[in-house]
Amino acid sequence: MGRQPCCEKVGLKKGPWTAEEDKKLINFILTNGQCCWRAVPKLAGLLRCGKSCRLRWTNYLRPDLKRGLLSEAEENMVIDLHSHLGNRWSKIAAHLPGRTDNEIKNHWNTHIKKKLKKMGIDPQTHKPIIPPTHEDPQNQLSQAQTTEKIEKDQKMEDSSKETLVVELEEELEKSSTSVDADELLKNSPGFCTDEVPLIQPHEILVSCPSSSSSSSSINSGSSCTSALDCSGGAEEYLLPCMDWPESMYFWGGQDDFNGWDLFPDSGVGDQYQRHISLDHDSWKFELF
DNA sequence: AAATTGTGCAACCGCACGGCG
DNA sequence: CCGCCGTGCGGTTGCACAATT
Repeated sequence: MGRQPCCEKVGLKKGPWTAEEDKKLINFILTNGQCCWRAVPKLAGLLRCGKSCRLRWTNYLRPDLKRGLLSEAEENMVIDLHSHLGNRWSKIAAHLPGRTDNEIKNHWNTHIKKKLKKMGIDPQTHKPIIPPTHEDPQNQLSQAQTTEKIEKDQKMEDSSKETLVVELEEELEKSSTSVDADELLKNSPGFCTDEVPLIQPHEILVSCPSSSSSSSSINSGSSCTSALDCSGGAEEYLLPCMDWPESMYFWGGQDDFNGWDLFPDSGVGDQYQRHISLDHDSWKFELF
């Protein structure tokens, strides 16, 4: 029998979205809200599958999105959350307002992974990487034993970690605001932080070459040698002073998107039109 | 200047899950 | 209980651009 495809693939457009398509999608969602995604392309006049529309909206067009590189504080938070939650990007993203799971996943794979490896930390296990030695056969044996022990330990940890993850998720669901992962850990019975060495921000020493072009404008100007010099402290995950695109301002609070009414009746539409036409290079169109 | 290699990110794909009849 | 349907999630791919040779 098999599962039905999410959409009729024949004649559907794939690949990068054009400004015109973006316009149609935004216009439709502003008018109708986020409804049945399967129907969206048809109703919006798009030759895309509903899935593609949803992805485009959540990862790129959603107005509460932050753009640009993750700040050091956000990065530290991602690392910390990843050590508890693993590759559950959507869960991690839920604690970083304005960031998408896709964005975090990409950032992890392209930046954080390398950073951790450089520091001698396994990005998957968050444990120090033991450098392999090939000179002494005895050493090789002990190395194998060590690996075996690590795997054994890992299995034991996995079960306790699973319990923790469930507890964490329950805690997180209860809380409507971002939760300090450290605080959660403190309150999580039955979990010993010694078992899973967490990377404390003070352990992260990343030189920030002043000439680095990739470092975002967020920290520009501060010639720091430590991640924390930039982020301001280990105990609290203070989101930095972001360079918010003006197009974000009309949504009210920068992080508060929950109460936003998608319907143009709310008066938001007028502001939307104004900002969109002003701020987004590819959004040179009039919505209404 | 051209070719090659590396990097980052948007988008796609397929599976899993939950709701509903 | 079962199957269908819509949606969400995580892994992977492909492309554009940058860096290097």
